[in-house]
Amino acid sequence: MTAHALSDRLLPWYAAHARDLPWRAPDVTGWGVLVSEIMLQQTPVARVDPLWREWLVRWPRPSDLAAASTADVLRAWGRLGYPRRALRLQAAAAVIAEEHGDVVPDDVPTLLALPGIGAYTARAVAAFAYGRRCPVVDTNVRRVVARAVHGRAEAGDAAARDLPDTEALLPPDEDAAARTSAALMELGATVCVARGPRCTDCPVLDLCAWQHAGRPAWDGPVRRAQRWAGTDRQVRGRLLDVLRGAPGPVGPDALEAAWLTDPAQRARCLDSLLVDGLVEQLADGRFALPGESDDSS
DNA sequence: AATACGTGGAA
DNA sequence: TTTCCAAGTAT
Repeated sequence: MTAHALSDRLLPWYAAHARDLPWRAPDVTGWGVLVSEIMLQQTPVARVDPLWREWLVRWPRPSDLAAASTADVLRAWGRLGYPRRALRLQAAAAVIAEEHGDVVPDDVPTLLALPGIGAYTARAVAAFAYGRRCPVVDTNVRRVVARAVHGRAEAGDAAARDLPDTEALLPPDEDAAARTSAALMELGATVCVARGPRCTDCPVLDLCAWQHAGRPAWDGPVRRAQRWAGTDRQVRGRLLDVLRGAPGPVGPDALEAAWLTDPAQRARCLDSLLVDGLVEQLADGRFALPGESDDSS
């Protein structure tokens, strides 16, 4: 295909079909975009939407989140999953407040230096909040590129080629490039999906290499299914759920009751939560979310 | 370069 | 019921 045939198709399609997500509103700040990107890591849009609205009302600036009690932050994170994200977001907010004038940085290297912000999130913030021309590579984009450009059914493992492959699809104009990045993600999220792609609705169907190749099946390595039942992740989740649901510090017995199957595993997981900074132990031996005020009577 | 890290909805 | 998977990051 010609140099920017893809973006020529994608931009009108995006203008007509993009979902009306709250963090895409024109008045959303860099902070709003950053919060959305952290929340969306490995987490479906539908679950993020209500929580993002709450957070932006409650903590409209980085300094607001930085000043909050970590216990309140973790409770507000609720059951979104991967609560270390909340910890890192609060840490990032503190750096932004103290070192960047309470304004989310607009360049990739500075963003990358913040806790919890990696290759994807740094570029997503630069592109979506500040209109920068930089390739934004997430699982959706990697799948779209694998199919439309390389003619493969799946993306496989992340590779060094992903960034230049994606950048090659961006038009020269900075604003058009940023919108193309958003459109690539939107296409992967709503049309060029992992299971049951809706190719009849695809704006680049006639340009798609996978289509031209006859939609060959994936012949690469199959990803190992992630286990859940009985894992440390499940136990950590149970323990944290007890603390989120409690009004204040709890005794060791309350946490023991959360996982009776394997006391040694329970102890190991509690320790890892302490190491991660998701839980604290008070001088009297009770456990609490970080910074939880002592309700001792 | 694998692996750990939460959660819940859909197939 | 089981499996898959959803805008990744850190180690």
